[in-house]
Amino acid sequence: MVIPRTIPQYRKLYEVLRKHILEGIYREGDLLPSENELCQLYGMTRPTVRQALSTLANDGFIRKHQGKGSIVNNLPRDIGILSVSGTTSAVGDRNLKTLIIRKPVLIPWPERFMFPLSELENESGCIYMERLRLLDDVPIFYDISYIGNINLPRITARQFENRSLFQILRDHYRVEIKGGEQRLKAIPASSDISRFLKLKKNQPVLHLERKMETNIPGLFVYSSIFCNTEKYSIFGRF
Amino acid sequence: MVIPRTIPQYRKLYEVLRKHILEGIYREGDLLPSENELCQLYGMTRPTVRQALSTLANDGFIRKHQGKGSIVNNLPRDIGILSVSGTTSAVGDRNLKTLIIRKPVLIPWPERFMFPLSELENESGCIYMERLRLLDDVPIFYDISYIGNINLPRITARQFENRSLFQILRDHYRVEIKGGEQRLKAIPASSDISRFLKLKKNQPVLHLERKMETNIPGLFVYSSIFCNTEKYSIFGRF
DNA sequence: TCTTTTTACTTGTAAATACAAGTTAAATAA
DNA sequence: TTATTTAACTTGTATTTACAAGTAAAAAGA
Repeated sequence: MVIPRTIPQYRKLYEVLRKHILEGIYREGDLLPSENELCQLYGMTRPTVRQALSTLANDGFIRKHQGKGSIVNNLPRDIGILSVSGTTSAVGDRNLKTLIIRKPVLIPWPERFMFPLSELENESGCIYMERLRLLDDVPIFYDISYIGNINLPRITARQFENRSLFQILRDHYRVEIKGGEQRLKAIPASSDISRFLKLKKNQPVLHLERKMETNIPGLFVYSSIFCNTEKYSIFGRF
Repeated sequence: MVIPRTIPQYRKLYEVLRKHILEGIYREGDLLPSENELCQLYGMTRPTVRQALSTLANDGFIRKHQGKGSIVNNLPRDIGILSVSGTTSAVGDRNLKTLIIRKPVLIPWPERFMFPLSELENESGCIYMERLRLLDDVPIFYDISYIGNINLPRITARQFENRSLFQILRDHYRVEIKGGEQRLKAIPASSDISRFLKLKKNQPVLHLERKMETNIPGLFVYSSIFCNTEKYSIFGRF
């Protein structure tokens, strides 16, 4: 893990504003302080402030409008967990539970893995875990995760119950998901999957295979996710 | 439609480089000319060049590496058409055919539309079309599109056979898709869908409902897409 | 020959400045 | 009062300058 000795100014402002948006200090539709105001508030010049705002806009936290200002968006782009939208009404995060089916363990990669692996990844194995995520006690996601084993101290000992994997990676290891690729399929539920998701066998299930890039060169996070989309839809932004 | 009288310099450079990448003049893995070289070549200063490169990077055309340069990416981020990846091997675009099931017509919006509509949208109706897309003569996508009717001259007369809707919007109307949201579901094929996609009834089908934002304020493009994912997966970047 | 250091290149960060262009509300004129 | 103009904001575009930091190859040393 390479930690830069100095964090750029625009990055600091980005983090502050991002936090304020996530914590609800700025809410959906609010105007951020103008660029000149931010310059004064944080002692930066406008190009630096603009770089922070531009990054926020790219990450989907704000929209910029010439002549008006920077408006806080309704939702950041989902890259970590998938969000769900009910067919009847919107659902908050409060009813989401995470059940650990298999605690994180260090194992060699499976043979014929869903994505090609680099030599370095192959040598060092992966951290493997299985989780079941329930919404209102209904199982929605069956999530199999593989994390490249690039020196993440004590990761196998961490508590993942009701916490986002990506939150932990970000807060404890400064690992951030920068993007990735995924494959989607509608498949009939296997007997295993139908048992976990409490569905009849052969009912349609959404299957996602994802490879996620991180800010650490060479470190990727992989997921194989089976979704029960009978009651809820998978919601995403792009 | 508001067409700016002057196109910014950084935008011109963006378009040139984008075109070169799409046409294969720069190929995957190639290094673009350095920022200073681009400055000389196109008579701009470095911040201007950097703005163009930054936009290209955000759109997924290049990756930037400090100390090395700007490297052409394997694929641009898909936001328009969905790309597919075969389970056995990669597939080029050459076998993709588009069949018009229903030519574009101007109609009022359906009742209880899949996304909430603005008042302006509701008043002006929508351009409606249905298309079937085949890969190696196998039907893969059944695509229902709705375009807000905001003065797109002669759109109902255009030929959409084997051309991307988004290509036409971009080239003829300067309409570009900036992002959007989508809902995903795995559903059993209805009798209609199974007939179009040549599947057995109740076989799993991937259903996407998308709302796409454009660079024109107030103009959105909506799609309801049914995918046969038996042989191919839907591939996407994020 | 092989290793280390230097050098020349690359992109990254940052400041100071200027004007263009879109938006909004206040001031003005009818 | 109503419509128009103006002014004061906002973000957008662009130049110039400077140094930091990462990369790779050439040069120097062992």
